[in-house]
Amino acid sequence: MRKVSLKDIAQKAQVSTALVSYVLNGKEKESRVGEEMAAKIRQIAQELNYQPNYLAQSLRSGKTQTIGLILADISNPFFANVARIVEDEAKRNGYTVIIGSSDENANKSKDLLDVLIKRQVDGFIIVSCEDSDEQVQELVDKHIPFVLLDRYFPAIATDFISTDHYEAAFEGGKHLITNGYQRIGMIAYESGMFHMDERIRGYQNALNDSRIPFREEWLKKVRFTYIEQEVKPAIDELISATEPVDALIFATYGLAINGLKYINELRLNVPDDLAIVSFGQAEAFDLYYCPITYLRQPIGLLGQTAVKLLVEKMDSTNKEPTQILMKAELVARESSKSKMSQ
Amino acid sequence: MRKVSLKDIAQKAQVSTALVSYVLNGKEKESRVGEEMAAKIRQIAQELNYQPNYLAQSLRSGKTQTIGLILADISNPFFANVARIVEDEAKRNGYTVIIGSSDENANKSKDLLDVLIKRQVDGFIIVSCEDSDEQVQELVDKHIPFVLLDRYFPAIATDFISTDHYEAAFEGGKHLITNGYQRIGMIAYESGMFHMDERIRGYQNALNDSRIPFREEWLKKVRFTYIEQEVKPAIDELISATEPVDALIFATYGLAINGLKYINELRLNVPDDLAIVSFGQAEAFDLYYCPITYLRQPIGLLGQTAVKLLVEKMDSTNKEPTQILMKAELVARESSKSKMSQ
DNA sequence: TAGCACTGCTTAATCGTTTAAGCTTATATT
DNA sequence: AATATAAGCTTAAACGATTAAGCAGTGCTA
Repeated sequence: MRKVSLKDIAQKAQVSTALVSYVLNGKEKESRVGEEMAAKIRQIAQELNYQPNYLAQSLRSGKTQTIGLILADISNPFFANVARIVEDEAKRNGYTVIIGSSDENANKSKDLLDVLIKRQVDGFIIVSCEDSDEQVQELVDKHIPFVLLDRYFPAIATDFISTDHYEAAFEGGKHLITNGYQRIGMIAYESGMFHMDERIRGYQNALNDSRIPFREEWLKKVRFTYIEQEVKPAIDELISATEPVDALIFATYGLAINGLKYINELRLNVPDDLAIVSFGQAEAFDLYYCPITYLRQPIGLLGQTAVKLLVEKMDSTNKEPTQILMKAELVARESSKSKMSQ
Repeated sequence: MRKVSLKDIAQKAQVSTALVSYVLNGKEKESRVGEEMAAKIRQIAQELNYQPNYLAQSLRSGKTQTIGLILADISNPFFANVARIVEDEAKRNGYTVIIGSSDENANKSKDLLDVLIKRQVDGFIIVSCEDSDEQVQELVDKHIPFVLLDRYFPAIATDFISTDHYEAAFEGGKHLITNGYQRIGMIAYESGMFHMDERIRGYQNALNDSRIPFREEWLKKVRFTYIEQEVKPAIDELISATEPVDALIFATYGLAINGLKYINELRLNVPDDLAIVSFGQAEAFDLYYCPITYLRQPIGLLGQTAVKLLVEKMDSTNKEPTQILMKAELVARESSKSKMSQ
């Protein structure tokens, strides 16, 4: 019960495998295959339920019709959803996706890249993590097609499609100010990643823009690896500062989850004691007793465009890198409602 | 700048590719390769940074060292975590994982299977969905190795590793009864899936076991596709019945998320107005104003064992199917706290 | 009546690895 | 001295598909 190969069809039709290949690839015209014979071959192929062998095709063509998707953290629902969208869109373009999660760890990310390069994926979509600049540069040097998603390195000229993190944070800050909050803090990751800096810069500029002097003690940075330990003291300090904050922006979903848990423990009331705006999006935000205002990144568009860009890149030996920034949408809910109306 | 192949090494060493292959596969002894030559070949391979071509190897061996993981719904955090665990464990065994989500749709599941079979994955780990019995039977018939995860078909003799859903639901029910609740409802999926029936049976038997007569109107079934529309009336009916429920078991995570949102809208107080126990696990449960009691399935063990089972199955032409049931752990929290202490 | 174009097919190389079988030499055995 | 054994290689086929090049045969033109 071996699988059916071109050879089997060829034998049954009493012709060479070449002819069969021409017919089944629709090259009968260019290759001057007789009509009758073409029909016969197609018939037999159908009867035997022939399925071409991907491996053989790939070996010959050098293309695997596979793309590698490297996520920073698959347990983050934002990325999980990116994965599903990329998968669907890739399928629509005839590609299969192999997903890997770096868990924000550059070594793991490097391993994943290596494994997938060995597996000869045709290209990558990457949500890069801290300290992965070199890996990305290596891809550029090796001329491996890839697109960065949601995070990019301004110092490296690559294709990317990202949310405008600065703009989003700015909008988040402005929103709080508009709603009457004055002492606004932010909890962000301690990270050399550009997108994180942008979020911080956006937040600071929102204050600036409204002539609220930014105070260093309003900005707390915690490490991804020690998030549970470090978020708590960060919040403690924010609410017990000389100028305690009355609103807080979480720079990521993970920070929000941890922070909100602790805020619950402290029996702080959102938004009366503390208003909240967060990046990321998830069911957890809806379920909170006071639904959380968040910055909705255009997941669908991000994912689809990433695939589109990558496919183009893989098809044509490319020109200039395409770089796209997309706007996040602020979804205003109770956690940041106007102080006036309280 | 083509990739380095065996041939390149062979040329540089002035030998045949066969010899190179023997050496690099550690078969120098059996194949009587001279020590010097072996050293020379290894040396050159290193210099050229030789990486074997997976495609060629796979084509020859018929093995791709790839496994397909088909999930029922990747946006469910339970499955997302399963994915990550399976991926890690597979890697440890030298396998790469291709993930697909069927979104609880048998057609999509069938498509995924077909695509991955064409891609010649060596085996599958499957969280099957409704009406996918035939697909599973087909795998059996085609002698494609696979392991069912978390859900199985009692009518088909397959390997599987699953939570004991009956037992878990029974425990959930008993827990509520122990804590003083008497009128316990359940919201489940309308589904022909065995695991769902088991959860329902467990719930009913918990009542029975405590001599609480089960009432049909306490059990509501909604359709996965129309979850948002159907959960609300289900809850409405449960709380306005002649014997309105004072506790509610959600049979899945998705049901809980939707249900709790609505319960919030209704301004019902958990657990005073309504106690809650749910299947599934997620950050959302921690974040709820009143942390949700849930049945923790042993994700890590489930995933690891599934991979282990599959690897064994793929290595040896197997014997009897291995079938494993694992216990879920009830994590008791505020949403089901004892009525007495309230 | 050679020359040409066209039709319909086959041959054989190629992608990169693996591996059974075979071919030289050199060494050991009787 | 004749033969067997072993050591150290090479050859070549195979996995399955693709495709450039080539070979007959037919019909047409000049």
